[in-house]
Amino acid sequence: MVGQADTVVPVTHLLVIEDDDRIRTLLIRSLRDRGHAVDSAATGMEGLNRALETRPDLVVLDLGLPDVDGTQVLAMLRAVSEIPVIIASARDDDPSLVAALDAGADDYVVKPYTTTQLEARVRAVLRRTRSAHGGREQVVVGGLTIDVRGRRATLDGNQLDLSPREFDLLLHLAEHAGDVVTKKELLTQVWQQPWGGSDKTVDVHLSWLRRKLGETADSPRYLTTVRGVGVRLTAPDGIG
Amino acid sequence: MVGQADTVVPVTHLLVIEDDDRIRTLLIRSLRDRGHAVDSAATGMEGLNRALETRPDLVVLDLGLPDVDGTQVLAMLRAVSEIPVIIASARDDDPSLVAALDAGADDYVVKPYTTTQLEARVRAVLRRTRSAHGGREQVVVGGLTIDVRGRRATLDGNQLDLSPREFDLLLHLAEHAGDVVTKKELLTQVWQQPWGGSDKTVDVHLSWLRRKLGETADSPRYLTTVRGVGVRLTAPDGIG
DNA sequence: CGCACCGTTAAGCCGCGGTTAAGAGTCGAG
DNA sequence: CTCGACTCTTAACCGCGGCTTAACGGTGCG
Repeated sequence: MVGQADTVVPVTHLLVIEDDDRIRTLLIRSLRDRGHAVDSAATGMEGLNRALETRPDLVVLDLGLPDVDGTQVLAMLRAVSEIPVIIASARDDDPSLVAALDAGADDYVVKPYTTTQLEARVRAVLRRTRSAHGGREQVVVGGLTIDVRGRRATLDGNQLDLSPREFDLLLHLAEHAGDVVTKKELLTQVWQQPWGGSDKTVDVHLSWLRRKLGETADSPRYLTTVRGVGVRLTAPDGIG
Repeated sequence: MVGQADTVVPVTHLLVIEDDDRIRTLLIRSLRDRGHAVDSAATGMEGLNRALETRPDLVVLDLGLPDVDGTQVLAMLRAVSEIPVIIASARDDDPSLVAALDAGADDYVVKPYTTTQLEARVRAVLRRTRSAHGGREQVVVGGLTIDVRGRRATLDGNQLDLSPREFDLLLHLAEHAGDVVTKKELLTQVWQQPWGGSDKTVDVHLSWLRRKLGETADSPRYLTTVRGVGVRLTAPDGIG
């Protein structure tokens, strides 16, 4: 397996704007239980102030507020910031929903909703806004770095000049780094055709890969062949 | 054939994956009326293929597909791309919703839903992804600067004289700088016609772009072709 | 000692893609 | 309404790069 998990989410700061004490307390508790830092406000004006003061990562906004209408809070919020907003509303009609979304809301849940649903939507919105700033997808094995979408690979910082097949081959091996991969598997996964093709083709491409990776006969740095079984790609020094 | 490409607002390319003929046609029509370019698929596998081929801006995915379960389609889509997905489902229970959102869905609407609601959610998701992604006024790649709204581009300070298609092509490549872009993707994203068109057209336009960018055979400064896959635009000195 | 597996190199074929040119369609100006 | 400029598409041609196949030598294992 390759290290690819980026599910470690930094603590997020949420703001709940909701006038109903019971619902607000419930929301705060359930969101806190999920590991969020939760702030709250009971009125529109208070919520707006807190939002601009504390700059939360996301706002959960009730539409039916006593002082200012939720849509106005949303509009004012949008006028000055990009803070994502999830609308919670008792109004279950299309016009309200469309108006809210078009006013800049990121999601819209109808009361009564479950806390689990709201939590899921919070996660979804946060993931989206966060990932938009994310970097590019890479597979790294030792000094070998593969840019998947760019279809480029570097070895110790030097760009590798690989043919399409060579790239696919290297990528597949890298994605299964540490595992022995059989030629049959490579034929089906990289060559995409189980029926035709001989193992010899794989051998030839592996040879070319070796050359380009700078492998020599008696210094197997990345590619090691397991006789009778297949081939394995690993980092020179056992990097986990 | 294609006709006008006078895009004041960047036309968005949507993909609807839905097996019910009636619903699918309805969706396509209503979304087209809102100015989107809509492609469709009736099965999960077909949808997955089209999504990976044409790289739509957003996918509307039915959960109840005949061949592959919608959640699996979503998972496979997420495994290789960041394309936003709105789930449309008849299942109105929390576990389904939470599972879908945590699997990477961006929104979740329950059937029966109105087209106006879906349209609003489409707009909301697109706005969210766009504002972070490509909402830029200006795209810069090395010495190449593209003024999106003004539809003009300069290379090392010199104004480029580009045809509309050439501009759209360059813009798309620049917005995905560093990534290899397939011709199929270009045909759907730049030419706006998922079904028609030959790769040769793209080749010709790329050739013209190259000339105007001052590319010569043995000095690939910005445009590199990846044989069998597509083309990639990068700054002359490799950006990471 | 022989066989099977593997690495490497060489050779040939195939098709992708670059380029150019010509024809069709579109739009605007007069 | 007509003409002309511009742009896009389609077709034809060709070079070149990559893939495959074949041949040969080496090496480990039975």
